[in-house]
Amino acid sequence: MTLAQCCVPLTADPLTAEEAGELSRRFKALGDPVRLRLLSLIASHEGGEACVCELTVGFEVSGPTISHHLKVLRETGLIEGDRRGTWIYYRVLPEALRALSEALLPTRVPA
Amino acid sequence: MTLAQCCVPLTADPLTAEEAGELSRRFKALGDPVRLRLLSLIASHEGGEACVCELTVGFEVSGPTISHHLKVLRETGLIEGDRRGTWIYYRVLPEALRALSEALLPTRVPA
DNA sequence: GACTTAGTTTGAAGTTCGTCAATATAGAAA
DNA sequence: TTTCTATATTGACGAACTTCAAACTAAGTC
Repeated sequence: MTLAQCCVPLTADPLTAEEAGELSRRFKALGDPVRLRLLSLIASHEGGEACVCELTVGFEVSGPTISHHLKVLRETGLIEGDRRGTWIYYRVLPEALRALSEALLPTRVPA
Repeated sequence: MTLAQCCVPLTADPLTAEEAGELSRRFKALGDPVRLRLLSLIASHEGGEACVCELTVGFEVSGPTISHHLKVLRETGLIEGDRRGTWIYYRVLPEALRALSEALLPTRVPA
């Protein structure tokens, strides 16, 4: 299911079971403190991308754990990564964040 | 930790461990399809509120499970409920949704 | 080739989560 | 006060999640 199909405003009409399934998958990916910090680190990093080696420092968890969380974020469509030589660089997919943000926006009450 | 303290934009600066902890607590609450549908049903219901009896119908899960999920949403500060006679009515706290929505917004890139 | 560094995958341990049946509580009505 | 309806709580169980150590892969260097 695409972003557009699942990320309808939450507050306008009741979500279908399918919409809720897709949307909750993405919120669940944001529902872990390590993943949220990783996402934030990547998004706020100069150039909009960060190498895994820059993400590993300053975290209390092991390398494999970082790797696991990056995979979750990747498979949820929130980030993407590509290898350049020895290093792998990750960046946020801004459209995904925007879609989630809009799903939460209150529908304007008619004046 | 208050909404204002935790719901800073994700993409501007790296979240602190504390900020990420609070923010992820709220996203985790949205990370279940049943909870997301409940939230959506309440938010989109006429009058902005819904009685539990209106939420129970049309769900494949048991009453206690609905009750459990409403409690999670309540304890996360996303909804509130009050009893009126026999029934308990829940409504969404719009400020909470707005804060989460803003946390996901991309920071504007300087032109 | 052998060695090193960056990152991922695998497998297992411990924990948290979602669910339900059974039980409990709160209020209305008889 | 007994009974009925609406909702919540408790306790249990299986599934899913987070984490790490160990093993693996991919690229660069000697």
